[in-house]
Amino acid sequence: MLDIKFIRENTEAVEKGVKDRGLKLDLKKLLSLDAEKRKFITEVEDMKSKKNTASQEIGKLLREKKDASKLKAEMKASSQKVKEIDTKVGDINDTLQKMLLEIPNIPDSSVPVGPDGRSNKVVRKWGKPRKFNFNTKNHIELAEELDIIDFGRAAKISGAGFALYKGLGARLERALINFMLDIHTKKHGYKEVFPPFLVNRKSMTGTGQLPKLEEDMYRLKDDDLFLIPTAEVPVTNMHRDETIDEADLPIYYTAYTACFRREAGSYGKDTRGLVRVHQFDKVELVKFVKPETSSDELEKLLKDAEAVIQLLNIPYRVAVLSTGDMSFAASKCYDIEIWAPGTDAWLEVSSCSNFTDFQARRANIKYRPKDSKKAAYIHTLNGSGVALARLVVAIIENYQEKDGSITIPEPLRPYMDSMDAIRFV
RNA sequence: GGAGGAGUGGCUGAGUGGCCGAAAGCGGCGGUCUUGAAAACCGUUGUACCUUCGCGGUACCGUGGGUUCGAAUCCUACCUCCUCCGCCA
Repeated sequence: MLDIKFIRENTEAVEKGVKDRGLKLDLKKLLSLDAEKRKFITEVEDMKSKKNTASQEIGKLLREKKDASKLKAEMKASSQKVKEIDTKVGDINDTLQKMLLEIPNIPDSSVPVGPDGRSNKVVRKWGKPRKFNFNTKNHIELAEELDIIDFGRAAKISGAGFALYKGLGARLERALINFMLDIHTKKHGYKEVFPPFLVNRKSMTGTGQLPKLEEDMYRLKDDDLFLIPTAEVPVTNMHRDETIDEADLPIYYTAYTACFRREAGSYGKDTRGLVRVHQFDKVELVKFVKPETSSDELEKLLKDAEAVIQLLNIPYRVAVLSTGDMSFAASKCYDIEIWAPGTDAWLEVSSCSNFTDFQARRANIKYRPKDSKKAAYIHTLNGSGVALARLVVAIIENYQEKDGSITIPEPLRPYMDSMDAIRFV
């Protein structure tokens, strides 16, 4: 959410930001509603002030056993009028609030301007794709042959777009989760948390998934709860409606959670295999930082995510997303894409974003700067470190051998009883 | 799921219709004293909004609605927490 005051004073900058994202928005209506609201507030507060004085007067008269019925009658009428205007202000405010929740964050000036993903800019590449001296298979063939992922039974249990990991497949999943959490907690200084996977509407609104993306969420209607699409939601909302001590900043959290996405509207795309599934595991990184440090913190966050893939020795590239491709709440975002030779594609395994004060304002997360009396909004950031399903695709496909076995990357072996490969049994 | 109790400022906690944005204590900040610190003493200390920006005004005592000239205080619905019983991984 943007500050209404900021919009009032920087209307052009906001309009440009919205336009660069390829969206249309009528700020005129917003601003005229805002002006109208303030006019009514001024009016009604003046009436309230008079009312308060009169009420005290009535109290005084009654204590002196004098007649107050005339004043009472006047105040009754005034009270009615106040209620009417208050209702009007409330209605305007609701509309205003709804409009504000639909305005995206303003892109950082370093973000390339463009309508969609084609304007994204690759900022670096790491690793060299392996040269195979045999015909590579994709992860679906490999995993099914080794019987470590069972897509057929997953479909029977749940439907299309789910995976059932079995044996060393399940073990690999668990190993990766532990491996990544260990790196982030022991080497990068993140605190591990394990949050609820179901969250309420307020949390979903706080991080910006609602109100715009309700269609993309799994929702429990009876309880108005949502299955989390990412750990970003519960973890960022940990500090909703809180003022954090400046001395405690920055705060780094890492969390493993399952993630649930309906992927509505993407039917027909990547329908087979692990590339696009309704449920996947992810280790997430979330930061709460002072505003002046957030752009450096984004670079560090990105490096922390990259470290995981480097240790696993899988080629990847990093792209800075263009204005049109960035998510609603982000001011700047990097994607990490890993190379999957069997699928013959670069797969997005991490989005690292700086949300500046956009989420903090929605979720009301503040800190008190030392030299200022007023509390200020903190900046939030997050990124995957990294998403499992696609990482598993990349591991299976990059580490496949001619005989159909899969070599286990060196750093994962301590988590897998020192096994060096997944072979046929 | 059943029965009872409770939600007040950073914390503890008083307040059952006007004199309450709210006692008192603790904590924080500033000062006196001191070589320095502690103790003691004095002062100060919530947030947001409106504003003709005036040390003016409004709102906020879990949340929403209601009663009243007037609500932290009464009524009502909901949320959360605690205790006991039941059920349960």
